[in-house]
Amino acid sequence: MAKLDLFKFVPFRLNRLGAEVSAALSSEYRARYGLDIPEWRVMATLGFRNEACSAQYIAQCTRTHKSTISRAVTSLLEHGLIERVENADDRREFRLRMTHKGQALYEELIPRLLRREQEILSCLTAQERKEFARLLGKIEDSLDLVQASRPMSEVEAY
Amino acid sequence: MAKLDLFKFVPFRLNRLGAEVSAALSSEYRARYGLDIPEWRVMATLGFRNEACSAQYIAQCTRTHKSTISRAVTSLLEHGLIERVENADDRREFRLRMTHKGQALYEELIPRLLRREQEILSCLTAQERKEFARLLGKIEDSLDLVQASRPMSEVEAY
DNA sequence: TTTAGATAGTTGCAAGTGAGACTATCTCGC
DNA sequence: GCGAGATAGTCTCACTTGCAACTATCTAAA
Repeated sequence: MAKLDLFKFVPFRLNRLGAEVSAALSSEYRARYGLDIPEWRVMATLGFRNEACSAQYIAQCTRTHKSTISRAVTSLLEHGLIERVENADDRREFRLRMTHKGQALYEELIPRLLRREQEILSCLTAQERKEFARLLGKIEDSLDLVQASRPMSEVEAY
Repeated sequence: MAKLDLFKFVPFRLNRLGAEVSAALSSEYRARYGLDIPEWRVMATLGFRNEACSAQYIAQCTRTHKSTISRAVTSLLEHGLIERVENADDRREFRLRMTHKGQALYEELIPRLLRREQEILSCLTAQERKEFARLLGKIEDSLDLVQASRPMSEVEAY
C-alpha cells in the first residue's frame, strides 16, 4: 500500500516552514509598526528599488494579487508612509514611492528583520546557509519564480 | 542606508515557495477529488498512521488550527471518506479513521502527489535533494517544528 | 463528593483574500 | 481618427480562516 509521510513530504514542509517563519517575522512589523504582510511587501519593494514603482510591478514582484496590493497601497497612503505620483505618459497607472516618514520606518525596521532572519538561520553554518540559498534558488528557477528577481526593465516595458 | 532585497530574503522566499508549491499540489486533490488543503491534511495524517487519531492530534501534527480541522472533519464525514468512533475512555473526544471509500481515494491520490513532489524536486540532483531535506530539517528543529514528526505517543498521553 | 480548572470539539463572528466585474485609459490595426 | 482589445487600478462578493466563546466532559484537590 502506497504511503506518504506528511513530515517527509517536501511540499508540506515548505508550506509549514514558510507559514512559521512568516508568523515569526510579522510580529516584528505588525505589533511594532502596524504593518500587515502585504503592506510590508509594498514597503520592501519600494525600499529596495530606488525609482518609484507601479502597483502592478509590486504585485508581480511579490507574487501577490493586485487587489491585495491595491488595499495595502490605500492603507499606506492613509498612514502617510507612501505617496503617489501621477504618470503623465500613462494616466492609468501611478508611480509609488516612500515618504520621509515611510523611509524612516523602513530604516528602523530593516535591521530588525535582517537580525531575525539571521536568528532563524543561525542553526546552519555559513556554508550550509549558502548551500540552502543555492538550492532554494534552483527550485525557484525551475518553478519560474525568478521573474521576480529580474530587474524591473525585464519584467515590464518600463 | 540599510537595504533588504526581498528576493534574497529567506523568510520571503520560503513563504513564496511554500505557497507556490502548495498551489501546484492542491490542484491535484482539489479539482480531482474535491479536497481542500485542511481536508487533505486530515486524510494524510490518518493514512500514514494506522491507528485512529483524534482531531486534536491531527491539529497538532499538521500545525493547523483546531477549528479548521473540525470543519475539515465535518466535511469528510459528510462525504463518507472518514468515520468517527466514540472513545469510551474519554467521551469528549472521537477517534477518526478512514472508511473504505476514503482509503480508496487515498491509495489513488498518494502516487500522484509523490510524482508531483518528484517533479518539483527534479531540478536537484539526488545528492542535492538529500542535502536540501537535511537543511530543512535543521531549520525545522531549531524552530521546534519537530514535535509534528514525533510518534503520537510522545505528543500526547496516548 | 463537590467544585475549580483543564481539555475536546463546535460554532459565531470578524478580518483578510482571490476572483472577477468594472472604469478609465492606452494601443494597434484599419 | 475610430473601434477592438489590452492594461492599471478599484471595488464587490463569496469564501476561508483564526479567535474566542461555548458545551460537554474529564481530572484533581479540598
